[in-house]
Amino acid sequence: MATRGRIDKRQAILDAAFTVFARQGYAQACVAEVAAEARVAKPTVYNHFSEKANLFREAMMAEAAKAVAENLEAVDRLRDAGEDLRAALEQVGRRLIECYTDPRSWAFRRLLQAELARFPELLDTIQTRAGTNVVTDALADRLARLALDGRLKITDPTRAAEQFGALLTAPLEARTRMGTRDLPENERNAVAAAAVDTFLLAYS
Amino acid sequence: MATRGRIDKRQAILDAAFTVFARQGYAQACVAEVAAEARVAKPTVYNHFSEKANLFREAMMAEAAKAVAENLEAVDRLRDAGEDLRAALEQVGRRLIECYTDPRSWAFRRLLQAELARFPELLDTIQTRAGTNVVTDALADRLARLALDGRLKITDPTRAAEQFGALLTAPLEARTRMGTRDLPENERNAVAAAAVDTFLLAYS
Amino acid sequence: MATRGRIDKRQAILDAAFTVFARQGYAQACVAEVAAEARVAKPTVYNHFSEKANLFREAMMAEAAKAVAENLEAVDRLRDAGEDLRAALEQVGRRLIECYTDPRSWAFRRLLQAELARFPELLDTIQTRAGTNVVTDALADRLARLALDGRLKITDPTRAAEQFGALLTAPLEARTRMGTRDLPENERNAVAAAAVDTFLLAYS
Amino acid sequence: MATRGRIDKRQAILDAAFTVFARQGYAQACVAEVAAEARVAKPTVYNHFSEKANLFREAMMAEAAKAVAENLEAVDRLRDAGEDLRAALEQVGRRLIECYTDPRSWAFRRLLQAELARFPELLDTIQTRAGTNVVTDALADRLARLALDGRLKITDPTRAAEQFGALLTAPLEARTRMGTRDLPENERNAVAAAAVDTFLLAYS
DNA sequence: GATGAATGAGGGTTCATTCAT
DNA sequence: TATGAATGAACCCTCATTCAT
Repeated sequence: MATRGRIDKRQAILDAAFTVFARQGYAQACVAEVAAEARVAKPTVYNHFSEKANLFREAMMAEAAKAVAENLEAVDRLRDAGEDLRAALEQVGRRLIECYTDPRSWAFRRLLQAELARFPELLDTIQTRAGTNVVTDALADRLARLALDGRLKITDPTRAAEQFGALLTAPLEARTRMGTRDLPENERNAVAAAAVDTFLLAYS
Repeated sequence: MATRGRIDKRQAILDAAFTVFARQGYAQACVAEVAAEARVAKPTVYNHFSEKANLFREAMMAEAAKAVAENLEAVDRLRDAGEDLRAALEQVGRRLIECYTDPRSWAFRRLLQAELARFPELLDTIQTRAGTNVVTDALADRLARLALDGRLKITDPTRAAEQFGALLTAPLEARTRMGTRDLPENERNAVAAAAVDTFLLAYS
Repeated sequence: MATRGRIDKRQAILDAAFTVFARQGYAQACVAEVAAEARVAKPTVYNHFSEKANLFREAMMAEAAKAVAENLEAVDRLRDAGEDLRAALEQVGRRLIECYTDPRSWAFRRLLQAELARFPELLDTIQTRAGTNVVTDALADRLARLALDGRLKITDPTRAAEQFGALLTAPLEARTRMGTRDLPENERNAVAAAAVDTFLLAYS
Repeated sequence: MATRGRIDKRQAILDAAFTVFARQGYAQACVAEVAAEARVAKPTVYNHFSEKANLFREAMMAEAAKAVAENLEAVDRLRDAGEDLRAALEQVGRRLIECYTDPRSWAFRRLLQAELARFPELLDTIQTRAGTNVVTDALADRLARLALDGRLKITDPTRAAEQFGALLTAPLEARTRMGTRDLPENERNAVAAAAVDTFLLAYS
């Protein structure tokens, strides 16, 4: 149908844009390259997004939406943690690490960090107005339920979630050389296990 | 003396360079602006650093050296932890947080992350060949001594150091809106206290 | 009926075109803006006029036709000049000045002058093949009749017409700041009176 | 000397700019062509004039200064009109026509008219704050002196000057096809003679 | 016939870098 | 060594024009 081509093209441009921005950075990326990657003429990019900054914004927002959804889905698995709490936490940890170490995810955070001054709105894609991360927030909810059920000794769920996230992700920075190299699965699992270990020592 | 002026100029350019790169990012920063900030003519910048990439490298390395030194000095305070281990850890934690939340420090990490693909050498400024952070390494050393002294129950000092660092710094990301706003001292102290709390629950 | 809509649309485009060209100049005007002004899609403009240059030509020619007709009508009033020749000349003068100072008239002359090199044909809209202005020509005819009737002492009617026109219009250039501001009626009348004065001193 | 090259280049750019603008019009002219005409790289143009609009302004102002100076010099010849007033007026008329019909002069007026809306300041180059032409003003001064000396019957010198100018220049519009073709000397002289003729009939 | 979408070509402007002094 | 001036290479964006429906 008529509009289908347009929608496809818009999506193709967004995808291409994120790819190129991820590869080159915002300033170094040139719209021509995005257009080429999307198999589209340069003005078509402008017809859809009117300027480079906008293209960046929208590409970043789309990526953020995808990433956040994946993260939330992972966290949601804590909802029906079975008998084995450690196993459940480890599973969530592994999944979160998987999300976090995805190359697109590194790229997203890198770009966000790099261009935050120029695009402050982008922060809203991952951070609530209250100043906490949306994923951490969801995690805090789940941890609170587990505390209510007497399975964890937590008084400040937000803080616990914050720290769980910290233990999971912060060690990845150095181990992946800031996202520039992949981590073998066993090492990823080790990080998850270590995080859960320490978390449970402190909170159970 | 004449040489002194030269050295001063070189230093002025390096300082200006970091300032400008921090403000604009590598690609968006232009050499003319660095020169202006350093009160120097553009070719003078080239006389000293031959090209923009070099200028960036050297400015980043100088900044990294300063930052790492400060961090190491903070960690070193654990060397003669007195009776009160919690207090000592908290003091180190606070100092590390202070270093970490310094605007120049955020800027450094932002630039490093953003330009890592183009300047992989820069990673060596903060990371050992073994793939661990130099500060984490030093911290691991200190924690190992405390374990040897029976004051902490640590089997893997590197992992413990990694996690101590994680608990200290990761929560700052959200709270400072990725470094875009300052944290009041009491909140910084709360983060340090929470980190030490959890750390001691797990490791003592 | 269907055809009528088409004609109306064509006319709407022509009007819009002149308006936009007058406002922006030929090169700075963009077809999209003309289409917008005419409440029509861009390709519709091309369906009717095939290219920008054509659109300009036709818009200018339509405008010229209107303007010349008005001017000729003004001149024609000399046909039955009553007793008072001065009054008749002044009336014609005032009317010609009115035509001349109409904003669309200024715009037309401005565009014509500006784009003459690119559209030399346009000159034919106001100038005879002999190289004289069509309005001047008509005026010369009328002056010749008056001379024949012994009411004016004219040997070269073309020259007289040329000078009458000159005395009427040239002073308007400075007074209207080249057409960028309106002239109050009394000042317009003063110019007409002065022109007729001098004309009659010389030619009667 | 050092600055000489710079000055020469600036001048070369200004000259080239006027040439190109005159040939193409403001919008159609491209900076690259100006640069080429001036045998200079494009950025050099920007180093000197920072943007196209500025380049235009300065080129126009330089041209206006030259043109006005020439015109004033012509008018000044009336200062010591000898016995033969008609001859003196004709000489001035011829010289003014020469200035007026210079191709650069046509181009200047064409550009001024075309871009007046975008560059209103340019009007000040030829028009006084009082709204009269600077050349007409100077001419009015000279005519006033001749009137004082009893050689002309003028009550309003400004009006007389305006009309003298009108009689001289307005007929040239049609005769040169709006400046698109040269006028042979005898025809130019005929216009001057006709203007002076009529002027003297009216004012002496 | 009218339109939404797409494109090729081109122009203004910036910037890293190099001369020449 | 330090600098004023100059430049080649890009890049963002616009626009006349054409498809496809």
